[in-house]
Amino acid sequence: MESRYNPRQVEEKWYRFWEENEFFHVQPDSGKQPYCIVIPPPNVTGILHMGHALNNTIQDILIRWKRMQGYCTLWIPGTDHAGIATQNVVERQLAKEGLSREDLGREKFLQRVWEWKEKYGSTIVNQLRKLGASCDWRRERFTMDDGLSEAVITAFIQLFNRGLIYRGNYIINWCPRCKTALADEEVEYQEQEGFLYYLKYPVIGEKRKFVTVATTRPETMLGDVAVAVHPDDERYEFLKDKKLLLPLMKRELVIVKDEIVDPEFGTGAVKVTPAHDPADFEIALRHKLKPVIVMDQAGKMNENAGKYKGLDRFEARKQIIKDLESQELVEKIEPYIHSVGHCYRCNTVIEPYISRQWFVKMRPLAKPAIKVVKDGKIKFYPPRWEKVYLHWMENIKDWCISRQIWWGHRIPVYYCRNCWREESEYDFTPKDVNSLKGVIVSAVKPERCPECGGNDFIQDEDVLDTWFSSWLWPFSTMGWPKIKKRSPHSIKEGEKLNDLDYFYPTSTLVTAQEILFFWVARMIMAGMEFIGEEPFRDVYIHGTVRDEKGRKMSKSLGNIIDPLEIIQEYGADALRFSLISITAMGQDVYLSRDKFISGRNFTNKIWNAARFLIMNIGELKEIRIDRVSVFDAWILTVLNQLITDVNQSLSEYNFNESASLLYEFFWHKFCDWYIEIKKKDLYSGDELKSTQAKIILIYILDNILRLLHPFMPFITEEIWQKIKPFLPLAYSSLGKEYRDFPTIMIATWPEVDDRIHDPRSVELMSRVIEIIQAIRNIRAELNVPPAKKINVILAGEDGEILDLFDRNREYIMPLATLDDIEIHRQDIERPDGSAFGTAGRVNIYLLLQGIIDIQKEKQRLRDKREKFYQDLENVVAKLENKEFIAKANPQVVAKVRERKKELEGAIQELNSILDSL
RNA sequence: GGGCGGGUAGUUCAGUGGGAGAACGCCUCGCUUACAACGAGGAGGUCGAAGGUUCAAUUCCUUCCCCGCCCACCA
Repeated sequence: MESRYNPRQVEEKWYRFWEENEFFHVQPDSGKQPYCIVIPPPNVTGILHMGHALNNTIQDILIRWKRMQGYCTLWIPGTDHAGIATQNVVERQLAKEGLSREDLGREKFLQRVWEWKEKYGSTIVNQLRKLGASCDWRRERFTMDDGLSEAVITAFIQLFNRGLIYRGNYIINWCPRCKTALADEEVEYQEQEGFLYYLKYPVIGEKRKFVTVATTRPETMLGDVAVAVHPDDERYEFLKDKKLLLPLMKRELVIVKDEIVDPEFGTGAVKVTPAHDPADFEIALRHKLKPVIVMDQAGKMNENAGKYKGLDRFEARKQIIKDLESQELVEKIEPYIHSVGHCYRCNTVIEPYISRQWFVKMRPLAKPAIKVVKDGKIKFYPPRWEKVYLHWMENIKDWCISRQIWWGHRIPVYYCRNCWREESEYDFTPKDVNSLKGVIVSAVKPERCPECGGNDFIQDEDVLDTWFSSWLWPFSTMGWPKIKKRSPHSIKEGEKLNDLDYFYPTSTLVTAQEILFFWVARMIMAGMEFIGEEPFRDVYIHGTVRDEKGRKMSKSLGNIIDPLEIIQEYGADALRFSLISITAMGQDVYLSRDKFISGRNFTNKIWNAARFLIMNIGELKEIRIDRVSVFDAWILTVLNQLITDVNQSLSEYNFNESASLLYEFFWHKFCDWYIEIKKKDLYSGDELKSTQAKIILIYILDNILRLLHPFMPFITEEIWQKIKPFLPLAYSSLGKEYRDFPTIMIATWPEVDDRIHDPRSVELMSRVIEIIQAIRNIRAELNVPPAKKINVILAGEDGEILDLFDRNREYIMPLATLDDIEIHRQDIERPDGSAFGTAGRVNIYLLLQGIIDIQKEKQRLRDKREKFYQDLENVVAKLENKEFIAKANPQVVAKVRERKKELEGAIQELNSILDSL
């Protein structure tokens, strides 16, 4: 074995071994308890970033832990077709060839997207393999697979039949670049510096009278149809029966009174642009105003914009202000910070826009989804997310599900060419599609129109929002709708369970806070609606991975730390362990490259400890171990405690705590103390002693490897396979049953052994450690060469610990580089030439006569102290100098004060060392 | 405007009604046959500020100040 762990050599090997032997694959097993996680499907366009790495490490830890505990454990992987994102990627590719999707046409374009998917779509799942994710790849799904597409269509039709789907002209969020509608959640608001423009609208029939309105988007004035004021606003009483003139367009505007207007804001008068502002749209509905659409789908001004037709919206803004200024109709322009909506896929400024879209009525779906959380059937970790969830659910708005793109599930609605008439674009009443003539909702193209008997149909051009397939993920991946979940009592004894019967509801959902509304909330609604049961029991929401400055990692900021690079450099185990160590429940993770060093160092430590044991193990003979030393009892008891604590923290999703427990035990108990103590036996030449030592060392190593395996799957497997041949013998020597497994990943999870439970040994050992550390401390402070063996006298009333030292002197002496220990069961007078220290109720005398020159050492320390005194005097003088205090930079003064404290501390310390000599 | 999270060592962060911790960095000593990616020792913090509850507060309560996030019809 090499002295350094080399992850590259082992990771690929073991992953292939696991996957080829199908250790990840399971079928429902009624003899076991199920444990199931569905992966938050990454976008097919995705490449593994730290957020994925964290998310999937957490899932893999849970899965591997439960699998070893004996659950029938299933982790379903897959990818999301990510409608807009994927379409954008392929469109960019086409653009390089000078083509647009329109050039290709719908069919050819979709073919191109599928080709892209076949070629690049498995990038991210292969990267998950590198991370060590133990997904059941035989069940890998894609949201546009046949089965999942069927689920989407079925869900749409079911909602339609329940009257929960409607079509309507409504104001929605429009991305002028993607040329599609977006759901409210798909808009990202960013604070931006802009201007608030105060525009003067002349009052008709009055000379030199104006109403001033404020707006951040002057170009929308072209679509103004009214000005609204608060009903109680007396300032505008004079406008009764008056109208305003819309400048530039010479259109008459009515005055409407509406409660929504805040008299405090701006001038208290609001221009009303129903076609381009959601609030104005609502006002228009209330007052029966007809909207004027002044932009096209690309965000350019249209024919309703008069002479501004063809201008981009931002160009138009400049031009309009210029024109208004020349007519002296701009009262003022103030700098203004406001939040502007951006497309979450391409970051273009969103335009509120009236268009015909499909919607889902959400209130009826939200109701059971609220109840199931309130009833405690779904628990959030950390719990604060429950409030966030409920607040959103209780104020839920209808979901715009249609998208004007091509890549996705096409809406299963057909229009009869013969009898269907498109409703007016100014008809704003939501349409129950059943009431529309010639509109047919159907999974397949209908044969005949039920209205007129026609047989010529066109399908709706739109596709469904990506999340309309994602929200079905927990059960569509299990075969719904072909497979149905049956109620437990309808299943006959011995009858085969299907995946839904067995694995649904899944156990834990592990996800990021960003998609709580997008995905988590909607999955709960879908689960209740389509299966009648919650989709998961626990929701663990981890934090966002950010850079060291707290910014999100993004390509444009160039602050990405690539997990694959970290894997290449330090190994997947180091990446996983480091990530998990710094992830406190639900807290954001601030990451920098050096965070991974501690994980890498830990893998190396594990490697070398194992290397040491394997090198020393030689041949092992079976013996009967029925008596163990206090040290053995200590490590076995601490191991018991570790098992309990790791189970506890994992079941509470305190992953960082589990990680630090394991780290602490392995490094600072097992390596620092237990192995060091056992070296005596290993090197003793006494076969019984060395065999017993080997057996317990191997046994502990086996246990810790199993406990570490969920966190660090690769290195634990590599080492475990090397020690595996010795395990049957080690187990039987300890009187334990050993079960053989081909891989550690399905080996049994360690259990607490009640036969070995000796809290007394733990108490004693902590005092032993304390005394040894005190000895080392004195040695270091007095400059005793680390390799120089010395004698120590321990004296005092603590008979118990003194006995322990007495009996185990040969184990303890190497730990402190001692030549001999002399024990006195009562205190003694301090011998000449000794240094003094205490630990608990034990006095420690280090016999340094002849080792160091005590007088000389004393003199050295006194000299040192003298120097400090002089420095201190100078510092104090400086601080008492009023001129200095008055003139000097406060930072300098603070530094001098700090130095004073430092010196005082150092002097005090030297005094205490001198006292002990 | 409403809500949430955070402010603890030089840095990044755990944690707790009674003893202040880890990693990385720093200082001293040591390449002692598992590991220098190591070992031994050490320095370093009025736990954001002010009040209150308590025998006891970094921890619980109130107010305030900074940082971050989410939600909202910020015209």
